[in-house]
This record gives sequence, C-alpha cells and structure tokens, in this order.
Amino acid sequence: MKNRTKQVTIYDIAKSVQVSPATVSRALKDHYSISQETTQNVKRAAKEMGYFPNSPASSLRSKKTNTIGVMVSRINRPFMSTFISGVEAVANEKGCHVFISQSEDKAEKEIENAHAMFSARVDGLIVSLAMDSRSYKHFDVFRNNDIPMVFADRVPLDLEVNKIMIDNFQAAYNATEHLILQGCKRIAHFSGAAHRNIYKQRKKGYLAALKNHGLLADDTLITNSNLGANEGWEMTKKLLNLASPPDAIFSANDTAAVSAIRYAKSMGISVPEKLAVVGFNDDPLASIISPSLTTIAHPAFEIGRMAAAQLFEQKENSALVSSKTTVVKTQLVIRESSMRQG
Amino acid sequence: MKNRTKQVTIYDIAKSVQVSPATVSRALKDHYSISQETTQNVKRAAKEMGYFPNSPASSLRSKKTNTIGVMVSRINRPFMSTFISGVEAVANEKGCHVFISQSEDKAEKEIENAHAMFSARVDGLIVSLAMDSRSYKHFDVFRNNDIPMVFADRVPLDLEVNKIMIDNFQAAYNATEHLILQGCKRIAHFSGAAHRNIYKQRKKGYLAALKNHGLLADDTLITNSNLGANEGWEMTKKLLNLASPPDAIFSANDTAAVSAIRYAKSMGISVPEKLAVVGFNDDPLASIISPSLTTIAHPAFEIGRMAAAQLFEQKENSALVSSKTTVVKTQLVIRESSMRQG
DNA sequence: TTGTAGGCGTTATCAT
DNA sequence: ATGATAACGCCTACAA
Repeated sequence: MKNRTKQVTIYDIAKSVQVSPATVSRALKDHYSISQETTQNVKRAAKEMGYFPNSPASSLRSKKTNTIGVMVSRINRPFMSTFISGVEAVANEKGCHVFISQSEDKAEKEIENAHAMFSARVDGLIVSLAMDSRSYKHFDVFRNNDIPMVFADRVPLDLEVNKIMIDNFQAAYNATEHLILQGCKRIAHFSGAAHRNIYKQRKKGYLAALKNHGLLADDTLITNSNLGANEGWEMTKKLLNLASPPDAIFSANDTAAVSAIRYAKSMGISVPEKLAVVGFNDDPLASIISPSLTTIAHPAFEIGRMAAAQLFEQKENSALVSSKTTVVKTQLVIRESSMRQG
Repeated sequence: MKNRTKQVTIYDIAKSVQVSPATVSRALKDHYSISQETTQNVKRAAKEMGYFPNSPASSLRSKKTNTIGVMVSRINRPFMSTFISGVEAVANEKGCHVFISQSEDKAEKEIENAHAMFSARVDGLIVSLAMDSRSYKHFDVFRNNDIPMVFADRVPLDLEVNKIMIDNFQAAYNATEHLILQGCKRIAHFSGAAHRNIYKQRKKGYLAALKNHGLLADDTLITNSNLGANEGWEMTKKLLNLASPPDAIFSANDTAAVSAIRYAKSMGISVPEKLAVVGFNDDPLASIISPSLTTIAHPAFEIGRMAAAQLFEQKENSALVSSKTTVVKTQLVIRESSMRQG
C-alpha cells in the first residue's frame, strides 16, 4: 500500500470526522472542552489515517518545541553517556525529547552547536563545557531570551546560571590523602586543561592534602594534558625516568590512570608497591584493569537527572532566580592499585 | 544588556536594511540573484541584530529539516557511540544535524521513537534495531513518504531497504576455528536474542566451524541471553559446573566474554590454559583486561560513515532502487585469552 | 461544546 | 536584482 500522496493533516481528519480543524487540534491533546465522543472519533480517525503531528508546524505556532538540548564534549565516554541517560529519563517523563550535540572539546564547535540549538528553538539547555572553551558569549542568546540553562560538571564559574558539579577539591583531597596514608611520599599529579575549573580544583585539593600532611609539592611531578590514553602513557614514562621518580600518581581521570598502570606493568614496575595509582571517574575500565584502579566515583546518571530536574523547575517557575550551585557527593573507591598496606 | 523583547526575524532585518523580507531570506542563503552588496549588508545587519534563523519555521515552509535521525539501542556502548560519530562526521559535512534516540533495546520504545522521528520530519533515518523488536511496521511511514532509510548492524532481513552489516557468519567462523586450532575441543557459545539476525549468523558460523573440523555441537554448551555482564558471569558459572565443562567460550559480545574471564579468574581457573575465551566487538575493555581478550574487531566509525553516505546518496538520487546490502570486513584480533600454543 | 479566523517566520512562485 | 503575496500545518483568542 504505497501512499505517496500528501501527508495527513488535521484538516484531513476534520473533513473525515466532520468537525472543524480546531476541534481536531483540541481533541488530539485531550482538551477538556471537547466531548468524550468527539475526542474518541478524532483519535480513531487520526490513527486510521496514519496521522502524525507536524512538529515544526506546532513549534512555530506554539513557540514550544518540547525539546531540550544537551551539549557535551563527546558521547563516547562512560560518564557522558550515562549522564545523558539521566537527562533523558527526566525529559521523557515530561514528554520532552533530547537533542544532543558534541563539541569534541573544541570551543569553535561548541559555539556552532549553541547557535544550532538556538535556531532549533530548544526549550532549555544543559551544558557541559568543551575542554578549551573560554568565552561564554555564545550562551547569551539563551539568557536574553529567557531560555533556561543548567551547566553540569564542567561549568563556568563566572556565569550566573544554575550549576551542578561535584566537590572536585574534596574528592582530590581525599584521593591524595589516601595515597599519603598508604605511605606514598612523592605523589605526581596528572592535571587537565589549566583553565577548566574542575581540573584547577582537583589540583588544589591535591596540593592541599600534600601540605596538610607536611609533604612538599614538586612542580616537576605535575603535568598538564588532555588526559588521553597516549598522554597518560607518555607522562608516566617521563615521570618514571626522572632522577627521583614519583612513588604514586593521582590522575584527574581514569583513562590516563589506566595508561599509567599499563606503562608501569610493561616496564616491570609493580603497582601498587613501586607505583601507586589513583584515578578519577570510576569508568568501567577501572574495575577491569589489573591491578584494579582506585578512583573517585560520582553519580553520572543522578547528575543528569538533577540537571534536567532543575531545568524543568526553571521552566515551570520562571520567577526563580537561577544561579544556585549544587554540589554532589563523590566517593573514593579503594581498589588494588593503591593498596600498599594490608 | 537584557533584550527580552521579541526575537529578531527577517522582517526586522528587512526594515533595517531597507529591502524586502524575500531579499533578506535569499541573501542569507547566498542566493545567486542577489547582489554582492545587498548580501553583505543583510548579513552584517543580521549579525549585529543577533539574528538566528527559526528552524521550525523554515522547516515548515521548505519541508526540509536538515536533520537526520539515528535510532540505536543505547549510546553508552563503545560500538554505538563510535558509530554515531561516524554518522555525524558525514552529516555535518552536508550541513545536517543528527537527532539521536535510544530504544534501550525495547521494541515499545523503538516504536515511540520512530513516531517521534517522523513527527520531527527528519530528512532521513539510520537505524540499528532494538534487541527485541520483531515487527517493522513503525518504519512504514518513512517508506510511504519516501524518506530514505538505512539500517546498520542490527538489520531486518525481510525489509527492502539499504543495509550495512558485517559478515557475522564469517567472523564467528573465524573466531571458532581459531579456538579449534588452539586445541580446544569443547567450545561453548554465548548467543544473543535468537530472532536477531546478527546473533543467528554468529551461531551458524560457530556451528559451521565445529562441523567442518569434526567437532560435535552440544546444545548444553550454547546459551541465550542479553549478553550483559551479570549474564556472562552466571552463564560461565553454570557451564563450568557441568559434568563435562567446556574448555573454551566464544561469546557474541565482549561484555559477556570479559565476565567469563573474571569469573574464571575468581575461581582460580587459568585462562587460556583451562578456559580459552574469544569475544566480539573489540571494545576498549578487551585490550585492558588481563589476560587480554581475543575478539572480533569491526570498524564502527566507518560503518557509521557508510550508513550516512548511503543515506545522502539516496536523498540526492531518489531514482535509485534502494535495497542493497553492504558487507563490511571484520578482523580477528588475537590476544592472550586464547593463546594456548606459543 | 464547537467553529472562525488570523498569525507564527520562512520560503516559493510569480511578477516587475 | 528585487518585491508582493500566498502558503506550509498548527494553535488560540474570540465568537457562537
């Protein structure tokens, strides 16, 4: 049954049921003023005729797209895809769809994507910033048009918006202190992009723990990178070739931490005895590598849920002043890669 | 600078530049008939005034959304997120955006999503089926309205559409033969949903390899499941408790294979000496678990690219009859989990 | 409870 | 090279 004619519209249904298009429009969304009978007739006809609402038309007229945008660096990271699932869970409950865009950690692409999101007229925006985005002008349009925004994880500190993040300082402090309590004396740190606040905070937490335990910070033990697998490997190599190499590494993500373990293993350096390693994120890799990786767990799904929940709260109650920061607890998950003491 | 008035439209630009809205519309898309000067003036004004095209309006009028839909089971799997990146690479080149939806492997949700995709009036659709979807009626709308579709990876066999898939039979055959050549005699198989073709083919390839090498197939060694981590663990447990347990497992995915290795390790059963394991997909986990996992690699990104390329080909040349099947080569990646012979 | 009519912002057609 | 005008499909005051 090829039916390549025109798409079915509410006018076609109206004709078929012998009511006005307006009535059809109302019936389809269960408007209270339409009689049960008419509503049923309309819906039956709509189904039989293969009607599907035309979202662009509806959006144009109603100025609502029932779509929220989610901007992330990449979806192929465990944290991000789980985070998105959390957002979707709430959005779907509210009858909303989710429009995902990836910046690939490039500011330029993030800007393009933000514009595309606005052109699509999303009803709200959830953002985790690209690694190298430094200006936030591209989000002004949303602000100026009262489109709710929530930033999550990688947030801009100097913007008056809702933010959801973990306590990076405390998490890093705990991770580092754990290494110290395991007897490590020279603890290296893999840090990320220096201007991205989450990495700044992790570094601060690391430094604070050293200081509080009377250990000296050593700049040669602190590296900056994108924290990719290759970077992790190379940084470990360099560190272990130092005149006085570290006896532990606290990495700002798991990817680089896993590389550190693998490099050490490849060189016959025993983990954790000679080199203790702690990561950040609790990616699936962490529990599978051997020795398993001690790391910081944070609830990605829950953070996604919270971000979406706050977004809808803003939409429904726009009187709300919206620049609160929510801090989510993390957990130090101790595994083999740092266990020196029984 | 709060500017919470009305959004800027081409009418506003028209007034400002003193031309008609039609001219603005054309200038903004570099229509050949508009003079360079006017075009520049219009664009400058558009920028200054903070204009962003209203996609819903444009879509309504032009019947093009410049959006293609991608339907997958879940994005938080390495294969899928890489696949999507491949699709996006091509789509972005063509000035298109990508609308992602997740079925969570549930037919019901896949149906809902298909309808939402049609309502959004996507210009094309790329689909990898949900684990348990058996009817394909929900894709009829697209067919009937001449909206191009490409199926990838998990494809329906009995639908006349473009399909891109790997040679599951051959890949499974190779994997199983490899185990046989390593001296394994009782090879178990973790299979997926019985009606999903990719799993059927993998099972067939497995059986064919056994047969060709004079080994008897044993139904007690073949399991069906969703191939999750828990399932992998439990199935391995059961198999190893059999009166005559297997000496190898060929799993239809890496997740379950990794669980098999972990269970064996937890029981002090050495891999690959007592139990050889081969997986499928070459997820990141495969090279990180110890012993590292022998598996089948297939080019996720490339498959995504091809799917998108075929979609645009169909759009641009709709005369094309579109029901070809493209088969992509796979590779057996041999690692430690199956290496019994030096 | 239902119908009428105008408009959302853009683009296509026809005219100039 | 540019303008006028209608139409895309739907929603929503306002009217009945």
